[in-house]
Amino acid sequence: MNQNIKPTESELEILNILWSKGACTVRDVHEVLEQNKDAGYTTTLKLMQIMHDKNLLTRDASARSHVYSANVSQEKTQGQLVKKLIDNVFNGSAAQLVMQALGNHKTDKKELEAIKIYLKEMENKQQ
Amino acid sequence: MNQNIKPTESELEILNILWSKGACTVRDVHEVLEQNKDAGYTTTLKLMQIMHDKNLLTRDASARSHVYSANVSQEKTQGQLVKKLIDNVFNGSAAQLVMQALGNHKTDKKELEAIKIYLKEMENKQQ
DNA sequence: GTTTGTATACGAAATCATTCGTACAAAGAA
DNA sequence: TTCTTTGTACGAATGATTTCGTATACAAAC
Repeated sequence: MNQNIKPTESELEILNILWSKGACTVRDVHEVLEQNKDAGYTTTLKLMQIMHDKNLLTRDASARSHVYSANVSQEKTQGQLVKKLIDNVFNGSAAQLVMQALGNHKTDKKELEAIKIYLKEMENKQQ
Repeated sequence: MNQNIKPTESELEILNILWSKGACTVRDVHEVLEQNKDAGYTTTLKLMQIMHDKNLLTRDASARSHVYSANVSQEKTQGQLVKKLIDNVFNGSAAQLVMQALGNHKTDKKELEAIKIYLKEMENKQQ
């Protein structure tokens, strides 16, 4: 059914807003977008209409201002994009990606702890 | 100088080949590409010429068959793409990306060990 | 030397992502 | 009611990516 999610960069920006705020009107989304880039209102509208056509969004059109929601989960989208990165850029090795990510980005103690716990859990399940 | 590397998907396929095989002619690269997709020889040629224009590749044009090399390092490219993914899709949290990567992709014992060692090293350096 | 095969260069079509202008409908204020 | 604001719809320009056809040069085989 919902095979391959391949949002563009602009689409991803919109999805991020909907994931964090829940259902929104175009204006809601546009107001957030405006803070980081300048594009007109109709640009945002058009993008969201296209995303609706592609089934990335659902919408409630009963009111004058339509209310849009993400129709793909954040987790699943993250998963697909990570998989693509691993396949295309890390020769299929998740571990290589992990070390790149850890090496070049600040990660605080709490997060490192979480990762260690995660690793232990995996080991227990594995054997 | 070489600020932002943003290769397209096709360009990444070509870079991967050059990273793994070293300097290549267009034909060399094309023969590898052919195994996974069908596009004509001149398509590959044009792509590599464009990449040369963009400074993603260097070339030795002294012989009739020009010999191309990657002009961006694999590490740096990986780093940029990982950073972009973290920023755009994981709200800036490297740890979240790491756990996604570990959770959904098979990682064998050897690789897990490598990650654990890596984590320990980081801790030692950190405090 | 002519033919055949293999190069590069280059123009241009096809597709997609992004952007915006404009038309027009619906509410609400004057 | 009329004017202004705020919505949707939609066509179309722009720019980037991908693709290929064709022109032309060189080299090797015949």
